[in-house]
Amino acid sequence: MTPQPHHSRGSLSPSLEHYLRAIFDLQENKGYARVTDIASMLGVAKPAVSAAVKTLRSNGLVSHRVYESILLTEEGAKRAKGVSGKFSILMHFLTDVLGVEEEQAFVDACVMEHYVSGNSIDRFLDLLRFFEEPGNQEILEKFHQFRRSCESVDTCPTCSYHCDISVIDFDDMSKKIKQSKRRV
Amino acid sequence: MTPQPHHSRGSLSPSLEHYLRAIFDLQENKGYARVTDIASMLGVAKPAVSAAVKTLRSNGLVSHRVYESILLTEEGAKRAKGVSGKFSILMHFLTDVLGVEEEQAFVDACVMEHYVSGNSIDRFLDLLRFFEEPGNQEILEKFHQFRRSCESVDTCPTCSYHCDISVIDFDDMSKKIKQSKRRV
DNA sequence: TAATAATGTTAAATTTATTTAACAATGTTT
DNA sequence: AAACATTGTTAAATAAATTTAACATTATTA
Repeated sequence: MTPQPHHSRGSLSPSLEHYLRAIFDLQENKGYARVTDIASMLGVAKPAVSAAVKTLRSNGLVSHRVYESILLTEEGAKRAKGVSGKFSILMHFLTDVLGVEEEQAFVDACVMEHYVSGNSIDRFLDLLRFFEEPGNQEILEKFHQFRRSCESVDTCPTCSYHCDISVIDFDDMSKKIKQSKRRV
Repeated sequence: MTPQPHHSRGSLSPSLEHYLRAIFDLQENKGYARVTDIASMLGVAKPAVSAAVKTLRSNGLVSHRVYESILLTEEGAKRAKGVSGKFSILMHFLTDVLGVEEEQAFVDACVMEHYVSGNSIDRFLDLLRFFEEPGNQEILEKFHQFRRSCESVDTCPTCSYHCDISVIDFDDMSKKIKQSKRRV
């Protein structure tokens, strides 16, 4: 009889976070989330959902009696809302600001929402808002014109970014980070 | 005697891609990459490196005789350069444009480089260049002022983005994507 | 050159996330 | 209510990426 954590303040894996948000969105849009809905939404098999829900349940983020639909707890809803908000910010940024195709933006936002820090998301939001400021829309329009003009030039289908951007030294950076951790 | 693929055009896992780039950076900066260097750079145990190198080798991306240092093949170097370029673009974007702290930017760029599509990276690069255009630096400066003014307002340490950004419907989007796949 | 230190590998175990196959529970239809 | 369809679970297997412990190889040094 090992005591189980009934709610966790710890961080979720990207995968579990994604399940959590799917449940949130289904709950918002149809009022409830069933295993099959989640499975089809995320493109995974049902047992994967069962397993994920079990873990979320043991973390106190959903309540779920077997064979019934899944409900977010207060804590679960709070977290899901956070992820959902990140997604929206990223999606708007990618499509409205950068001009990324909607489908591509969706795929990218769906992974970034789990991997990009809250700090950076805040900055993305700042930039999004900056372009919404009165008078700044024309700057965005100017960028879109610029973008269309260089698009054909620098797009590398092989993802080989041999561009003129100054290279940042990964090795150096990782050392720097380590040192700063040591200081703490 | 199953025939092994001596080089693959397929895609690498984020983890393997990260090893590949670490090897590239070490090779660039010290001329060679040893297991211990890679392990300490990435903060993993040595057997993890051995295993990763073995896989990279079977994919024809590195050449490595046991107990000797690891060399990228031509194909390996090409791929590593691509990842490294993505990293630099992201790093510049996060620090120079968004104004994210260097350490945070490093962490974020290190995951984004593997997860964000080439399409979106191209758009990040466009925006980076837009701000470098003569006359546009002052726009960036204007943004930085704007950013500093709203920073304290919208930063949510709990990552709860209950902001005024219009919510994008994940459920709808995922259906749309599925339909478009069906069309193909 | 023998002992020691550093470096690298193998083996075994663990964790997470997934799949398929089989089964159980629930809902619907005739 | 019985048959069938849908939905959900459990069990077993797999794959990727990791760890620790033990061992092998190579390099250094006393």
